[in-house]
Amino acid sequence: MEDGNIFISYESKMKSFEDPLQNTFFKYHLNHNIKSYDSDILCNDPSYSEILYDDDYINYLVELHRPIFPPDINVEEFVNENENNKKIKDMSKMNRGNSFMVYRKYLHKHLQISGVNFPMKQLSQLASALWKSEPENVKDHYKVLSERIQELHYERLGNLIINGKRKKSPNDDDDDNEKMSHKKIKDMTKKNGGNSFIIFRKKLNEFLKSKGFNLPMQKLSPLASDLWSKQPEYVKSQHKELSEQTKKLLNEQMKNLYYGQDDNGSFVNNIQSDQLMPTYIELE
DNA sequence: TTGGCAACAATGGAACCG
DNA sequence: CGGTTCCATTGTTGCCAA
Repeated sequence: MEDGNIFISYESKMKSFEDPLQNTFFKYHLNHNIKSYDSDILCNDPSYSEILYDDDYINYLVELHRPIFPPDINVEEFVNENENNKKIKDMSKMNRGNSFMVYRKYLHKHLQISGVNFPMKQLSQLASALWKSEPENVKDHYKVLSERIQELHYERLGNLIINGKRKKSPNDDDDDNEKMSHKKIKDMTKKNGGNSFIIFRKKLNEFLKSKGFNLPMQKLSPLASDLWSKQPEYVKSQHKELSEQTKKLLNEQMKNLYYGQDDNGSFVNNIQSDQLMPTYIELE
């Protein structure tokens, strides 16, 4: 138990025990589940102990911990818990764990309740072993759960973005803001000021405007594209950094909203990156 | 358009680093 | 000693190249 993986195969694990009975888990298993075994052969004939180990013991260890189905998972609680998680990196990616993640989390709780506390590494391995042997309908169940979790999160995020911290008024049936979930939210959170090229194009547009040129998008985009492709690497990387920075800032703001902090909500959009502008801009 | 690959979601202890 | 990165896991996603 001391080292690493208790769910590992006979080959790599049992070799560290010259006497199989030194493995206390294994010994317990033999005494309680197998009952009749020949300890002499066990210690002297590896093939005998291997059979007992691989065919029964691992199975026993795993089955011992299989969570009951269906799980009593409250989607709302689940989302709340994740929201209270202190180390959130990206609000738009929160609550996007997959079915397996939900499964593992439930397993974790399930085990804690029964007083078992595996280190995370081992828990992941156990979860994997269990997951692999779960029937399709169980996996589907968890998939649906993970999707509903995601949905609820997006719904909250959507309300947040639309309404700020105000709770939505009951009869504010502003057309389709109910169905704004997934795609729009994803777009909004993903947009986050745009990627490096979009920022570049925006700056270019401002620059041109200051010079008295007012290009329509259809002209601006190809021009920006052309110029962008000619930009030296450092300009591109600077813009990339800018976009990441902006994204981070917006994420912070959203977090503040989420946790009901004060929103000194001036949008941080004033990018003073004029010096990033290329020195050469040829206008045709 | 598609297929492959890397990042990423959660998690808490281990390992690592200055 | 404190803060950061790594680990173990699966399924989904987004991006890049052909």
